[in-house]
Amino acid sequence: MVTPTKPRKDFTLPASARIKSKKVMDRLFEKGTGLWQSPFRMVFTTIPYNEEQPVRVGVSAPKRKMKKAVDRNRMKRLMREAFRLNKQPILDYCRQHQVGLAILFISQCNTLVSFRKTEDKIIILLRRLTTENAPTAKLTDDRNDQVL
RNA sequence: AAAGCAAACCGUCUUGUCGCUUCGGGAAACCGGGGAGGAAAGUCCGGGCAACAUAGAGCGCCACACUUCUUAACGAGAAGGCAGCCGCGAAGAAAUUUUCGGUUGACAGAAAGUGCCGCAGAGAACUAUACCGUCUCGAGUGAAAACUCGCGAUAAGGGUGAAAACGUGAGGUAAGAGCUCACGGAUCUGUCCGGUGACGGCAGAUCGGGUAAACCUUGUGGGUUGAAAGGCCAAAUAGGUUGGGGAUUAGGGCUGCUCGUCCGAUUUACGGUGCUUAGGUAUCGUAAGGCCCCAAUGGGUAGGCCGACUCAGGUGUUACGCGAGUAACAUCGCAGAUAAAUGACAGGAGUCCCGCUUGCGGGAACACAGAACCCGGCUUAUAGGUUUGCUUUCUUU
RNA sequence: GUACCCGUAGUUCAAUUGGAUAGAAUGGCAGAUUCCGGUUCUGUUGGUUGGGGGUUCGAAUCCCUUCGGGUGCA
Repeated sequence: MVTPTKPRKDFTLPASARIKSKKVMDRLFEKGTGLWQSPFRMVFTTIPYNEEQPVRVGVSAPKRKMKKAVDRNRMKRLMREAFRLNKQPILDYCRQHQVGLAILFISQCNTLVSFRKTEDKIIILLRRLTTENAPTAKLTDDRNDQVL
């Protein structure tokens, strides 16, 4: 009875699951770890664990690369949509390891990318996040540092 | 019917699944309604709104500049005037003027003053240093025509230039010249006429090149800063203030901590006493300060709320006005985000392109472009389509 | 959001406040020198003064508009 409701719920992406705080944003740019996959860059860092929303996400499209505001808006929407549909593995991982994560996707392309390509790249990035850079070990140290 | 020009408008639609944001309902799960543009853009102007400033006047700076009107306001708009250009004509000997249509105009003042006008040219500016010429007079040569020289007159002609001192014609003259006359142009003036007015007509006087997107003059307007303005609530930590309590050799360094060790060792006011002529100094007491703990409180950071979406609002009808627009009535509620929503996928329809079996198949595309406090304009970008008006061509009646 | 600045040969800069053909260095090309290359010398090439419009007799310069790039404040 619990399992059918849970995946349905997890396709949502409310405002509480997005990065809203300036402090988290500064921490991302100062201490965050970066991953590069063709036209996209992913930056992530650890944050205190929250049972409701373990993962917070943000998207960005720099004005230097894309001139038109229409294209920038569309690129951000595509990235957000791709994360929304494929965020289940990363959520499970965080709940399993009691980790909080803040992830920022940055588009580095200067022309529009189709949704299929965007989705593929984002999936690859999330898989690499959980396999290559397991953030569990780092997490505890960082948290202790922050507390102290 | 086609093409061109101008103006106005539209500027993909629809179904399902999964999402975002906001409003309403609900205890919750969830349900229902709304959700980018004509330019949201550029930020070129003008306002609303807010904070601060502000006796009055002048100078300076910036902006604007035919008239009247519209408007909350404008550098915007409407109507008109005048001027330039283009086209078809008309009048006249010519200069020039003019009907109609289209189009453009940053369109106050150069007759207040200053500056500038390269090269060329004799000369580039209140009164012109006369280059080639033209002409009178004088002298010389010569039979004469004419030529040479000299003193003068002359802006008609040539030449230079973007521009040469009103234009054309006639008279006049030694030759000329607004010197005079006719027509025309421009500027100024007017107890004149028409018009709200710009201006037009008429009469008189005058004839003074251009440049104010050179300085300037005149008139009008402008306080400054912009929603990241401004206002409200306010966690944790540190420090401020107030009150209470405690300690009074405080406090600090070395060390991960204790022990230990080292540095350092009493500020101010009042009162008593001792010393001192006095200033002062020593000591005691009281109070304040300094140290620790607790409580309260103001400012204020992160963060949140208001500002901020019902207003110079849209649509329709009627009335007024040539028009921009105004008024009355009816009706509608039509984005409100803030690391920033308005999306993704799948199917169908429409448009365009290609192929041929002429109604099928295939492929690609569907413009310009994304609100950020809100309005009124301007400018720029824009595939395709619709409507209206005008012009030209063809066909039919 | 707001206030402002700058666009000139391929490149780096000039152009006496409006005056005639927009100039210099470097670069490119050709020639000379050299066995060859470099250096040097000579000649030559190269401009929509970011685009469009206006004022003026005349615009790189003045004015309007537009495009691109950059800076300050917060």
